[in-house]
Amino acid sequence: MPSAPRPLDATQLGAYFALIEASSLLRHAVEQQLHEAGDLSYVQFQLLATLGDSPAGSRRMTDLADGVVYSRSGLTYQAQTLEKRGLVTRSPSPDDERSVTVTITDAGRAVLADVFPGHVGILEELLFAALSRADVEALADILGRARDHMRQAPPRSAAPRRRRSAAGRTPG
Amino acid sequence: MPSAPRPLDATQLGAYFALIEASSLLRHAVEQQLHEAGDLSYVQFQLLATLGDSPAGSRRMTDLADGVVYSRSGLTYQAQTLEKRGLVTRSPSPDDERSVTVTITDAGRAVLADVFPGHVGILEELLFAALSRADVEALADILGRARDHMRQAPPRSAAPRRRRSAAGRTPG
DNA sequence: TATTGTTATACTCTATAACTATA
DNA sequence: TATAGTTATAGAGTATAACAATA
Repeated sequence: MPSAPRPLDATQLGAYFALIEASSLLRHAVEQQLHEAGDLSYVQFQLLATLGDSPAGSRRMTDLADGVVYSRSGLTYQAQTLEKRGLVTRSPSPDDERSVTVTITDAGRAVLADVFPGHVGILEELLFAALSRADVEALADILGRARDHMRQAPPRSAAPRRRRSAAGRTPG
Repeated sequence: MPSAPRPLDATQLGAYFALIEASSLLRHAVEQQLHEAGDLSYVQFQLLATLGDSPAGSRRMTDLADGVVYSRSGLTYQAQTLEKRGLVTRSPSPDDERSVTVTITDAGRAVLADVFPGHVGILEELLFAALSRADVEALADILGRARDHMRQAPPRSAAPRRRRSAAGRTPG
């Protein structure tokens, strides 16, 4: 039973709600665009984009998961979906036979290219149009710190279950 | 075919990724806590919390939807789920026979009370612990403006479909 | 024994379309 | 004719547990 924390003040509530609502609205708009332009879900886009930025367009499953997907089976599902469409290939990793290397294909890069202009357009219209240069810099700084903190945060005492990336616990 | 926009610069990309990742990590952690503490999804929590802050604990379906749910059937589904658990009641609105008034019950408020301390605890640990007072104020200001802008943004020319709250278009 | 990944399964959630009823 | 909401239905996504294989 957690001891009652001091309630949030008005500014904290404002920041929290604004974060949730803004990210939700933005994500919803982006998801629609990705769906229409390339028949991609947001997660699929994130996976493709991550691969596109990786050396040789490749990544191990476990490394791919980080921050994008929260269960290993979820990643397998998405990787299979992308593979069926020919947007990625999967093959055993050379160094570690347990690992699977996922690689983006030319078709995958093509879909990324199809989707990118509209994606950037949405961001400009919805997010950056309302913000000054200083605002964007402040956001990158503040939310970057928040993200880094959350990434390294241990599971809560009240909920000592699995946590972290798709490669997380789950000792079978 | 959208004209290619100028690509985002490094700071804009940083702000975008930080926003998506931070909100995703935070939301995931909060969803786990809500599930464990009160068997609530995030959407259900938002609906209950909205009702809890409303006069008489009541709201019309359409007003409830705003910003939380993006389709009318989705709201009906969640309202039914909450009603089955006895956390809300639904009844025809007095003034407009077409409308349905949703009201939080004592049981609903009790669940909210069960869930709240842990909810606030997560926010403190994951979000506010990494931020200064000035950071929180800046976030509330900047993201508040971004949210307000997104709320009033018209559908994109490239995707002139439905948009806005669950009460949106869809002319049946 | 720990790690990497897959499979089976069950469930939650969302969205579209068709429909009813009231304004 | 427009608005408020429901229903049917189908599909996408997620998570848990059990499993196989390699380190």
